[in-house]
Amino acid sequence: MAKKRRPTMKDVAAHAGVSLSTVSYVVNDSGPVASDRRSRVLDAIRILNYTPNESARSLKRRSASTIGLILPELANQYFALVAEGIERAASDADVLVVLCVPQATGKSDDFYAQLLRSQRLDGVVYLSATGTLPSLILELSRSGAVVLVDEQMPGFELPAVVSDNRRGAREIAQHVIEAGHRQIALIGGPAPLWSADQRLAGYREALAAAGQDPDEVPFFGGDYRQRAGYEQAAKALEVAPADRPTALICANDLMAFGALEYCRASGIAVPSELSIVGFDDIPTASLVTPRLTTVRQPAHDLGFAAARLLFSLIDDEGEATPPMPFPTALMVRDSVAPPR
Amino acid sequence: MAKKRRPTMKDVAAHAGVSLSTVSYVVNDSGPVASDRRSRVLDAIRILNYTPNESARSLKRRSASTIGLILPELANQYFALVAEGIERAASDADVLVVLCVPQATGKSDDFYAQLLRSQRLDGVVYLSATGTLPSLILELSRSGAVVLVDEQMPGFELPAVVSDNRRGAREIAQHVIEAGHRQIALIGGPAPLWSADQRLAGYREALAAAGQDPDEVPFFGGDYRQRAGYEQAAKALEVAPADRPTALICANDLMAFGALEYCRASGIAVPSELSIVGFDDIPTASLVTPRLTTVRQPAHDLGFAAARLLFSLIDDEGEATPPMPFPTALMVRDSVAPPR
DNA sequence: GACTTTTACAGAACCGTTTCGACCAGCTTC
DNA sequence: GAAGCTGGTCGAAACGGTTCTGTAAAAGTC
Repeated sequence: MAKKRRPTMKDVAAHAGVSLSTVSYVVNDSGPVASDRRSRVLDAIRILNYTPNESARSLKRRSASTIGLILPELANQYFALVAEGIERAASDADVLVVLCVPQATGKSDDFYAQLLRSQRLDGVVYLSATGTLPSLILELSRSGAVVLVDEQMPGFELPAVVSDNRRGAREIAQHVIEAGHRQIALIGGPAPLWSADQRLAGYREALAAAGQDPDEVPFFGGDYRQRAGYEQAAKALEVAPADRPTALICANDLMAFGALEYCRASGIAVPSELSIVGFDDIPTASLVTPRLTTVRQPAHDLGFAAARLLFSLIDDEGEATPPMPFPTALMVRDSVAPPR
Repeated sequence: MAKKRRPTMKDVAAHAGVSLSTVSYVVNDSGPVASDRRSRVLDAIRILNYTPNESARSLKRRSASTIGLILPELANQYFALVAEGIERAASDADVLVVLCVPQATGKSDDFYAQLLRSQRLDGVVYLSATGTLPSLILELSRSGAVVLVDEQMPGFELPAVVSDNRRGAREIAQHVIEAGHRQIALIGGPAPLWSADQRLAGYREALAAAGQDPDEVPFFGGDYRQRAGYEQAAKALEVAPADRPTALICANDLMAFGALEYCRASGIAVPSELSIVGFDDIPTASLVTPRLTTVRQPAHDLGFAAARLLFSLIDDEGEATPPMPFPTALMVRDSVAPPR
């Protein structure tokens, strides 16, 4: 059986009895065409069920109308929400979004740089992961347009969309302090990450403002994953009762969940024995018991803005001003209570 | 400033002093090339930092090495996990995955059919959503390769990867019955969906086997969303105390969460007053209180298998045998207790 | 009515690859 | 020593579009 070939512009032109260029003008509405011929072409397109070949178009136009979205994992709802925001902005601009989960697939950043250079992708939105190497991001940004989300590289002015991590962190720490806590432990995010750094700075500011020496507050390093929350909570709590913190500030919700899990496993009542707070306000945060007090990040909006920024970067050849940091919001729920 | 153009094969050929075709042979390892010339070409590629233009390649090869992933939402972890499975299979095959969330972006199925026809996408994996119209899926499958996940169209033999919904449903219903429940209410998924249908069938089988008339068991229709779980739970429970069910079987975890939420809001103790079970075993299921008894679906594996099936469909021109239904597993946790 | 200007179209070049066919040298094979 | 391979190379024709250039007819000037 003869393989059926998709119709091309040539077929349409022949069917309508016009030239190739005329068909192109009609399809793209990019040239003057007399209305009778236009409708002849339109008819031919409909009859043949013609759809322009996008590879050929991209080749000619030097643009793939496609961007990449690099993120550490999808199972973390925060990333999923950012992704949805990006998807929406992209679809408004008739741009496709390709999903890149380097950790799950074992692809290196260099692989994505190649994608950029090969013009398969016009740009990428980069959601920083644990252990992102600055050199890789730079490599990436040398190969094409890149926008960072909730990440920033001190020293290199890379375009980024961020929320006010520091302020959000300060506010929730204040909230914990105002509830009366004086023995607080911190579970931080992965050290090299800007967001982790900012949140830590915010916590310390609040602590210092309350007259505590931030350097004496127990700090445990995590990686934004649930398991780390569990493990670091264990470390934080397995101390002499007198030294035991009455509140645990976690740098994101997932780690707070891990801490919650640990508490459940070891019979620690939350919030009566221990208060716990998170960061991000992922949808699940209001589902766990007790409902988690946390800081809302406008994940969807961040994604949307990041995509918009990327588009203007692509269109204007590298010129574009990032938006102001997005405000965060303290979400007071049930996981904080005064210490006993 | 002159726009800097990316180097092309021509540049490489000139630099290495060979013909275009030789460069192509080296790049693709698709023809005999003497080793000295080969290394000259390789050097030129490195020096010029050349990367082949993928649009041109796709044009010539008539394949974009890209597939689409159509799903209702990313925030539902079940979908996110399937997506990760697909991503992994795709990256193994050096294929890109583009994210399509029709509900969030307002694109119609026809839009995706266009993508298929324009050869921007070689195929798509379709995760069925509430209210998927059969006609749209058919439209899609006429335009190119399509694989369904956990969905099936009776009458049309579309390739699909599914798990054994019916058996999983039967088992969890059995579990509930064995705990001693006789007054059970069902909250089902969206009627037109195969998975919803299968689960319902499984529940009814178990009920019938236990000597109950399935037609007399209260049934409430939902749409797999949390809100529906809340609302339908309300309906199910706001009845005369004597008629009140002692167990609620929900067709997925999200709706079970909604039911849980309702119970919390209205002071019904779970599981002592009411047992609740779900379906899917999304990661959050073991995080809520009480930890949800549910049926595990191998989401990641489903995604992986779906992508593999799609690839063989694409390569073998439509011929490929779907895998057997994937087994499910009953996850007994804390949300079921004997009735009082 | 001779002139520019505009409008609608066709023709052809080009985008950056892949790949087929031609060619040639250097071998075997009878 | 003519015929047949085979490994290495190149030129040129696609692939399916976009867009620049040219041109004939229609329309607008005076």
